[in-house]
Amino acid sequence: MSSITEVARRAGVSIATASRVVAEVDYPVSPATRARVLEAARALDYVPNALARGLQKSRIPVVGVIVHDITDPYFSEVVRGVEDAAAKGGYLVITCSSDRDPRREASYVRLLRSMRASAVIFAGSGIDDPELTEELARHFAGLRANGGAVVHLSPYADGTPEVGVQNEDGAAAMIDALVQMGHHQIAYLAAPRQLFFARERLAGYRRGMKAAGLEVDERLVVHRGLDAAAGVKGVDALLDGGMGFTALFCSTDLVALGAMRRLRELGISVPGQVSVAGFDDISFAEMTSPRLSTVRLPMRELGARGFAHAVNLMAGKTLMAETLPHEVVLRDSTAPPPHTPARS
Amino acid sequence: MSSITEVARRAGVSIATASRVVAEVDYPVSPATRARVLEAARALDYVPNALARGLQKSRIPVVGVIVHDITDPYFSEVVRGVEDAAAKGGYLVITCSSDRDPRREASYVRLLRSMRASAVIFAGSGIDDPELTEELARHFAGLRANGGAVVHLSPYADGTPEVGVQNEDGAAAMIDALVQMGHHQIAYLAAPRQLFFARERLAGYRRGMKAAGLEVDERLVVHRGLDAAAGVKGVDALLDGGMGFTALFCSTDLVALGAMRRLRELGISVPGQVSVAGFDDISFAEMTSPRLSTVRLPMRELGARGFAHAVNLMAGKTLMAETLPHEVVLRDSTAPPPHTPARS
DNA sequence: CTGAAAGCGCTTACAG
DNA sequence: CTGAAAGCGCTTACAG
Repeated sequence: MSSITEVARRAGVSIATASRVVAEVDYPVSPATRARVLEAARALDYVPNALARGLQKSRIPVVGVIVHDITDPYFSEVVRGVEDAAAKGGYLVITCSSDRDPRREASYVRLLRSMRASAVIFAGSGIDDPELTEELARHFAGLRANGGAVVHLSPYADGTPEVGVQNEDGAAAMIDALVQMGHHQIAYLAAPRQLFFARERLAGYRRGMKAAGLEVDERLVVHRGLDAAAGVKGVDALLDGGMGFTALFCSTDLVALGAMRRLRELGISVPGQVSVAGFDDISFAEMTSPRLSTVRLPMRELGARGFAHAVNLMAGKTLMAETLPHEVVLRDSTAPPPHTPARS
Repeated sequence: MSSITEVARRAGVSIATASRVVAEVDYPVSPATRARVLEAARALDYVPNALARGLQKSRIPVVGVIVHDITDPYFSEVVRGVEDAAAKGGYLVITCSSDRDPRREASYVRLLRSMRASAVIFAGSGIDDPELTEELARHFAGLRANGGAVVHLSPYADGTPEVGVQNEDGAAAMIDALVQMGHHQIAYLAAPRQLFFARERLAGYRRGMKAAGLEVDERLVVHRGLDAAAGVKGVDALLDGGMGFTALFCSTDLVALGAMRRLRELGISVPGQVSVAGFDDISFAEMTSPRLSTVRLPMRELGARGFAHAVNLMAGKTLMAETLPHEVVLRDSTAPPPHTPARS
């Protein structure tokens, strides 16, 4: 692999001059010299060494994205948003699936720091873990010391995200939509309490119920995980509880898919007996039968805005936090309640 | 951000010695010295500069994965497989969604080369594009010149994948399963011909039909894209064609989901009137209603094996190509055919 | 417009 | 076991 030294030699110029043309810096070089350098670079199949360049700049055009799991559609959409925005600026993106494990997360961020990544974007929700929070704070300081940026797309231990979504408002809005349809007994499949975004969505559920003058029956709020399996377990727990409910609002679409599947297995019709709603609007939400009603979040845009925010931060700008809008999407999994509520 | 120079000074040793302990190289350092260096590193929150290290080694512990689209479950699963295997070795993974655009793909590979990535893994199928093939060949040479590895997980222009899956056998096996159920009129929703893996799956369909003594009616083979929308369009095309068919085999699960959705819209029952089968076994295949029958591919393992292969290649080993097995998974979307075939 | 040279932060023969 | 020094491939004041 040829270096700039060889390009310079072949073009008959100094490496300083060669560097100035191949690096496309804004520095005067005569057209003839430029052409000679370009020709030499082409002939030698010269590809600049980004490590050497990064060593100089103490930063490499790479951004890391910390996600829960890249196979979760919410995160793959966000990553795609980051990727497309990043590609336009010549940045590459590193995906880190932490499985919400504090140790994995810390280890990834450390690796990203060692690579002198330009930015690290936290796509997933923060975890309420003091030790992790403290270690991350150190890494953030280090990253920033090199001119790097740190951006959160979800609430976290130390504060509000730089670019966020309307978790609470979205949840409240869906409850409102359900109430408008005539539902009063609305169960909620909540996510683990340690996750900050889960707290917001739960708060939205409560706020929506309160706004409708409805009392929250705590037995109708069950906390489980965030995947389809959690939806299955959640439905079972709710049914075991023996409480009647005509609608089931789930923390995420994935949970809702699991819940729908379980209800179907049990012979409970959706939305005939129970309406089901999700959150996120992943692409599969409209491929199910019935198609899932949900709260749409602009996931791709979230990623793109997150990257843009990071770039602005690196440029030294002071920025306000921004929040992207939600949209309640009513499809076929929700309908007015039947006369007799579902029972176990 | 402190460098090894500061660590060395604080520990009262040379940078050579400091380097030897923090880099964990196999080189004798007295226990006392080692402890002093480690303590200094800790106190200074020292994080080694991977760029400087990579500049020396002409390679950085990062592997790039070229995918069609990270939001496609097939690819996110493969990437996750790579990620987990890579994390164990201290490697980071860069995701590149090329949308199967030769220009994007070439541009990503060039960036990866400029970063001196240790390996690039092509998760998606090769594209039959001579210009791209030629440019890639140059990049591969460059990558290898630095001791890097190139691994394909799908057939490509220049040959068979280093780690592959049974596209043809899997397709033939599903046809066999369908034939066993009693189907004779089996339509195939094929993928674009430029994609090498698509050719293999189509060949499997033909081989399966032939093995069953069935003639392939070319009007029952329609070529469309690879997403859910292609499934919708494919069903319409087949129905417009007016040919009867009792089973519909699709190039991928995503296509099958779209096809099932369209059939449902048209009031055609699955599997009552038409059986539908997919390929891949993405996690959503069992969340649909009816649950999708499909040919399971070990996607995560494919990613993991791909990474392992790359590591072995970097270690200078000569390796044989390996093929991972498929498994026909029969769920609820397939059943014996009705007496009257579906008609438009 | 062009170039010589220092320096980014490491690793690794080489000498002791 | 320890260290001085060269070198990886660039960028960028600085001088001309």
